[in-house]
Amino acid sequence: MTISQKNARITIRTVAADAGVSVAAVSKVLRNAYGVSEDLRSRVEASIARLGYRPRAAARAMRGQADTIGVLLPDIRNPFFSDIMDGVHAALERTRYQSLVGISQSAWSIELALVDAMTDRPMDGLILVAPRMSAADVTVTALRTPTVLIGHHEPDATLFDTVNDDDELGARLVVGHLVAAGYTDIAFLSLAMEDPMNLVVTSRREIGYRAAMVEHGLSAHIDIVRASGSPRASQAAARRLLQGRQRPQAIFCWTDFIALEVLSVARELGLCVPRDLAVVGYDNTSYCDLLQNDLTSVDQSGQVLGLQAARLLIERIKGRTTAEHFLATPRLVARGSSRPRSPERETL
Amino acid sequence: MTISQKNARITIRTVAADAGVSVAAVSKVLRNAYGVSEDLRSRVEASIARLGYRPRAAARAMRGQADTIGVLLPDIRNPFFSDIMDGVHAALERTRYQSLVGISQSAWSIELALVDAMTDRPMDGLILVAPRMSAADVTVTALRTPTVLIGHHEPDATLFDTVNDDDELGARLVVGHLVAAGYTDIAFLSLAMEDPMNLVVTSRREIGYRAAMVEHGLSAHIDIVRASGSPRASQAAARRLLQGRQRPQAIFCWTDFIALEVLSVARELGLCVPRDLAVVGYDNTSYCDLLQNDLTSVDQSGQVLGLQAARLLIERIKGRTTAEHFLATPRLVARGSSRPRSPERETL
DNA sequence: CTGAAAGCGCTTACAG
DNA sequence: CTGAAAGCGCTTACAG
Repeated sequence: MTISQKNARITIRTVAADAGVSVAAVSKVLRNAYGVSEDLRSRVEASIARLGYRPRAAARAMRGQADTIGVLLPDIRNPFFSDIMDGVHAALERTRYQSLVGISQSAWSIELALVDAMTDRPMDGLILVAPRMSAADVTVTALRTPTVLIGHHEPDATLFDTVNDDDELGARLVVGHLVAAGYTDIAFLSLAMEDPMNLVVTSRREIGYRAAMVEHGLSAHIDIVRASGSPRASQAAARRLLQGRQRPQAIFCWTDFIALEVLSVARELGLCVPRDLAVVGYDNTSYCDLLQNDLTSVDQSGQVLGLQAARLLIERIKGRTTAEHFLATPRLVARGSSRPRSPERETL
Repeated sequence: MTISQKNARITIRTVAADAGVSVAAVSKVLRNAYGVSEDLRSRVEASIARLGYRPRAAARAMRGQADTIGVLLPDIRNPFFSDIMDGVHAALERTRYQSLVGISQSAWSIELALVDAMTDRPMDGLILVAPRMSAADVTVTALRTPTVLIGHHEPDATLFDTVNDDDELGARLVVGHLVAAGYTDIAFLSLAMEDPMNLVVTSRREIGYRAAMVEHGLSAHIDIVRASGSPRASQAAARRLLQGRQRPQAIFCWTDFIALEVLSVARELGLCVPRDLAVVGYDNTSYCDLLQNDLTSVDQSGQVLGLQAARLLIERIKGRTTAEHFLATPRLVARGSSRPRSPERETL
């Protein structure tokens, strides 16, 4: 950060005058364009340093380059999105791009307004994380600005890239793990989406859950409950599940964030985890490691997703027009919340 | 969101031609400036709607109005910052301003780069949350752009506004609460800051803690440990405290985020909370309510802080030049992690 | 290698 | 009430 006076705004003109060259020359030095002599370059660089000149992104944006990529996050309460941002930051570190984040608070209307606002800023490209908007709106956005979606399965999309975890496999891993640990009555606390499009999107995990249950001969135990993902809704759904006549032995939760609420409700009801109830989350966020949670989860490496998304986006900005669809392989991380059942002890 | 073709960019010119008026007229309608007839206005509005025209913020920014305020967040892992953003969003809801967030990941160098980048975008104003940068850098920033700081005590500042919680009082509340509950040996797990300036800033809570301990005749028990706030550092500090020869009865933690790590370490060491160790956090984030944490905390209402900051910033953008310094009153929220000691039971 | 000039999409005095 | 023109701070062909 360098000092500049408030009154006399320092522009490319000031620098040009100071260095005794043309405005165009300064611009070239700024952009490392060729066709500048060493002498001119060093003079200009000296002036820039002396004056503390900084190019205005807005003016550049008018000529096509905003040097900014926008990231749309549904909320920042869920720490999984921090992991994604870590990946984005890592990918952008040595580039000219800055990332600016818009937070939609999981509200469909805010999301639309935010995407429009970002498009209008403008941004060179957009990373939309788990968007709620319709396929049509995504299309409109992608037509205007290079776009990469995270957490939106649409492998046939041609207008934008997608970066996903193999959610079907993730759900299968969970069921397989729980079955191996001796649990058979496994419920799935899934996410209720506002938008019809996303029903298709999000059901990947439900598909995996169903398929795995069937394959393990547990189709009679299939039980999918959907809630909005807010703490209140998650708690209510957990209570319904746990106070019902047929309390499940295990609950597979849409996210860690929801699983933490389930753990809380279990404790409230006097249930001991995992003896009375096994709980599994999704995302393997840092909260899983805390021993008061000790939560088994599926690692879908938000960092890798964020990193890939940013890389793909830069490629798109640089001109790639064919779509890329990246699919990461999830990994189950077993912890105390799903320890194997010991039938002998159970009768004590 | 409205549809627009990729090829033919729709600008204010397109609209003017379509409506059969001048570019200036369209601009006036856009900005609700006076001096436009009803007839002209409705014609222009019809064209805007028909064409799906959206003004470019970058072009506007070049004339002074970016309609954007930047929020600098140190990290998004700590849910307290979500609360702040909720407040900012609430304040901005009915205004023309959009908020765009930069995440510094608590790194001093990233923070500087980000603030510069935001200033260059440019933004109409900046909200800096718990900045790590030096006083000099804050000054430079505030000279360039209207600025409000959250979590930076500097009541004499004239160039920018500040919004704070009364941190000294907050710490006093904690000590008072713990003493009333029967705890006397109370350690403070505080934050180690990189920058010398912030030592002054952050020590408010340490001042409050010290003063309250002295007032309660507990000066012999004063014990301040500082760690960087990362999960790893917090855990290490907690281990040192809890495995030392003189294990404290209670630990007051800089944030909930850190307190959660302390709870985890306590469990790892086989300590029962609050019987063997009381824990108190700060921020009263949503995690406190989870029964596996059941964490007593100080509510400094991030929402209120965010709301105030955004309001003050808008006033500044509109021309206020005198500084305002807002101080919120914290509130202690008692939960299970600091339940009163029962001396009789202790001997069992 | 270097620079004058046009233009990106708006807003803002200023005439009419 | 309405519009022509200058200008915000850059970049980009295009001459020289």
